[in-house]
Amino acid sequence: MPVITLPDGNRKNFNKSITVKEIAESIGPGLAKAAIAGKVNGKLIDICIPITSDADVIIITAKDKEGIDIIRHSFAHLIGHSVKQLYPTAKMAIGPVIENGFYYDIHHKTPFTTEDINRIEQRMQELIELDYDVIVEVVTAKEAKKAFAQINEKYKVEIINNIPENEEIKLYHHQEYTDMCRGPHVPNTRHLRSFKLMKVSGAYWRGDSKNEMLQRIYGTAWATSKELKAYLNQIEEAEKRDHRKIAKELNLFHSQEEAPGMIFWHPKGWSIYQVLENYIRDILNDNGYNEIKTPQAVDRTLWEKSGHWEKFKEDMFTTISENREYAIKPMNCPCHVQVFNQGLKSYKDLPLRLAEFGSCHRNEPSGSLHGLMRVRNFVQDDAHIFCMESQIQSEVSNFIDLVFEVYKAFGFDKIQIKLSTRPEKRVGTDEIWDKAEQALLEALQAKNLQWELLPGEGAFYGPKIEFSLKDCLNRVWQCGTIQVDFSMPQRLNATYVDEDNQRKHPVMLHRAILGSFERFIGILIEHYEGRFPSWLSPIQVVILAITDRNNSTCDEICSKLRGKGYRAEVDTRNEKIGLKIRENTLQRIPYLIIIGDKEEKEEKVSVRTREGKDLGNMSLEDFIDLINRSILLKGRKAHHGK
RNA sequence: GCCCUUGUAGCUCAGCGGUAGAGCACUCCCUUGGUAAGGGAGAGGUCCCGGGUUCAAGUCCCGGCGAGGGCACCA
Repeated sequence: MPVITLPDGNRKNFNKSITVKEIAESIGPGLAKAAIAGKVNGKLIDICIPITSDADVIIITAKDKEGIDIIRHSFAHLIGHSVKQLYPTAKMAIGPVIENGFYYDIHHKTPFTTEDINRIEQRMQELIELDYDVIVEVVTAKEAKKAFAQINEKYKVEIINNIPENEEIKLYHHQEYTDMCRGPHVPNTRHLRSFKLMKVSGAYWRGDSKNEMLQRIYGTAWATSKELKAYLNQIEEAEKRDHRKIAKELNLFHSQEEAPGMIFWHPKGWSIYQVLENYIRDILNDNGYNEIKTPQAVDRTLWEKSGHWEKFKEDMFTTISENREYAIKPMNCPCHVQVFNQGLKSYKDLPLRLAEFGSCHRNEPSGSLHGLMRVRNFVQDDAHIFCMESQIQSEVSNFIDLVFEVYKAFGFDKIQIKLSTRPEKRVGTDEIWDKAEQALLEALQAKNLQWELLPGEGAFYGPKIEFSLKDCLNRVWQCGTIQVDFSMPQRLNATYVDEDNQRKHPVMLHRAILGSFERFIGILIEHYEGRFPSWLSPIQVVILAITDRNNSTCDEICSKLRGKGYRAEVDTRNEKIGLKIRENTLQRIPYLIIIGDKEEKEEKVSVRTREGKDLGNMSLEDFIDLINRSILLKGRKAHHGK
C-alpha cells in the first residue's frame, strides 16, 4: 500500500498501486490536466505507469525544465507520425532532444525540400489538434525488434541489436505510428502546442562520416507561444550581430573565391587587428616574453621530425622548389624549437618564453569554413615556454592571471575553464603525466577557481587547460589554452644543461590567450555588435561641419586630434547635419563632434555619442579628457552604452 | 570532405524560356541646411565559370568554383 510523499512534505496513503495521473487527480483537476510526467524517487516516468511501493513523487508540468524536454522529445515522435503518413517509405533513425528543441534523423530516398518541411509541419499541426492519447506499451527488446523488423524500420532494429534481449523497452503509440523510447512522453498531444520546424540538413548515421547520410529535420518547441516567439526573436537578434554582415556594413574585411578561408583586411578591420596585436605585444613584453619571427615555409624533413607530416600531411599546404618540398607552417612550435636550439642553453636560461605573431595556414575542410571563425590562414597570439618540470606550475599560474587580465579588458567576465587529462593514446611515462597533471591541478586550485575536468581529453603529448569566454548572448567561445608538451622537445632534440651538468629535455608549454586574432575579432564584432569600445574603434571621432563655412575649423580640430594619436576623420560633405549624424552613427563612431558657427565663435566643440546622447558644448581639452577616459577603460564597462 | 540551399549593378534583393529591374550607394546640378534620411538628373550588368537542350537560356539540364545552413573534422 504505497505512501506517496509530495515535494511539500505532504503524504498521501493509497490502498492500491497508483499512477502519477491519479495522484495529480487527487490533488486537483487543474494539476491533473497539466501533468506531463512524474518524477518518482528521482526517476522520470510516464504518468500512467503504476507505482507499487512508497515513493517521493514530483509531478512534472510544462513549467518544469524536465517538462519542456519531454514536450520536445514528444515533438520528435510527432515528426515521425507526420513523416510516415506523408512519406510511408521513410525510415526513422533517432530523434533526440537538443538545446531549445529536437531533431529527427530520417532516411528517405529523396532529400526533403523546404516544401516537404512545410507539409510535415502542417500535418504535425493537424495531428496535434486531434488531441489524441499517446499510449505506452512495455515490451522486451526481443519483441520490440520483431515489431520494427516487421515494418522494415532497419535503424530501429539496429539500435535494439545493442540492447540485451530481455531488457524492457517502451513503445509509444501515436495512433498508427509507433516509436521506441526510454520516455517518458506526454500522455496526450494537447500538451504539444508551440513549435516550429527550423531547417533540414544532412547528418551521418551514428555520427560517422563513413556511414550513409540521413535527412535531419530540426525543430524548436516551447511550453507557451510567448516563449517560442521570444526564442525566434533571439535568433533574429543573433543574426543582426553576425560578424560577416557587420563587417560588410563597417567595411572591415572581405574574402573572395580566389582565396577561400583567407581574409582581405580593409583599413578599418586592420586598424582593429593592429590595436589588438599591439595590446598583446605590450602584455607579453611586460610578462617576460621575447618576440621572434620564423619562416613561413619550411622543408618537409622538419615536419617529419616533428611528427606533423605523418599526422597532418593532408591538412598542410605544400609547395615545391628545386626538387625540395616545403610545407607552409600550420603552427609555430617546431620553428620555435629551432630558435631554442641555437646555442647551448643552461637551466639558468629557463624559463625561456618565445612569442610570435606567426601567420599559419591549415587546409581546413571546405565545409568547415565560416567567416572569421574558421579560416585557413590565421595568426595566433602564440608563445612557447621552455621550462623545467619544476617550473610548470608557476608558469601555468602566471598564465592564468594573464588570461583573466586580458579577458577582463574586453569586458568578458564569465570565463569557463576546462582541464583535460591523459588520453589513452599518449607519449611519455605515467610519472611525467602525473607530474604535469598535478602541476596544472595545483595551479588551478591555488587560484580558487571553478573548472571542469575532462578526463582523457588531453592532447597525445600532454594535458591542457582551456579557457572559454561567454559573450553577451551567453554563447561560449574557446579562446585561450595552455598545453604541456613532453614530446616535441624530444623529437626535435631540444636540450639544456642542468645543475648536475646533465643534458635534459625541457618541457614546452604551448599557450595562447586570444587564440587566433581572426576568430577573436569575429567574436568581438558579435559581442559588441560592431560598437567597438573607443580603444578598438577604427575611427574614434568624426568631426561634422554644419555648413561648409565650418570646414576649415573641422580640419584643424581633426589634425590636432590626429597629432595626439587619436583616430579622427572629418565629414565635410555638402549634406545636412541630420544625415551626417545618421550615417556616422550607423557606422558606430563612438564620438561625433559637431561644429557650427556657434562653436567656432565660442571655441568649443559640441559632442554627441553613438548612443544618441548630446553631451553639449565643451572645450577641445575637455573632450580629449573624455575620450581618454573612455580609451583607458578599454572594453571594461558600458561598451554598449546601453 | 558529405547533404541540402544558393550565386543578377558597389550593397540588399526582384525577375525563372522571348530587348536586364527596384531601393540604397555612386557622379553631376540645385540647396548652406543645428543633432538619425533636403530635391532633381545621370551613369552603372560576360546575370559566378564551362558545357548541353532550344528558333531563343539569368531563367531548363550536366559539370566545376564560391557562399549559406547542418553533419563530419578542428594538431
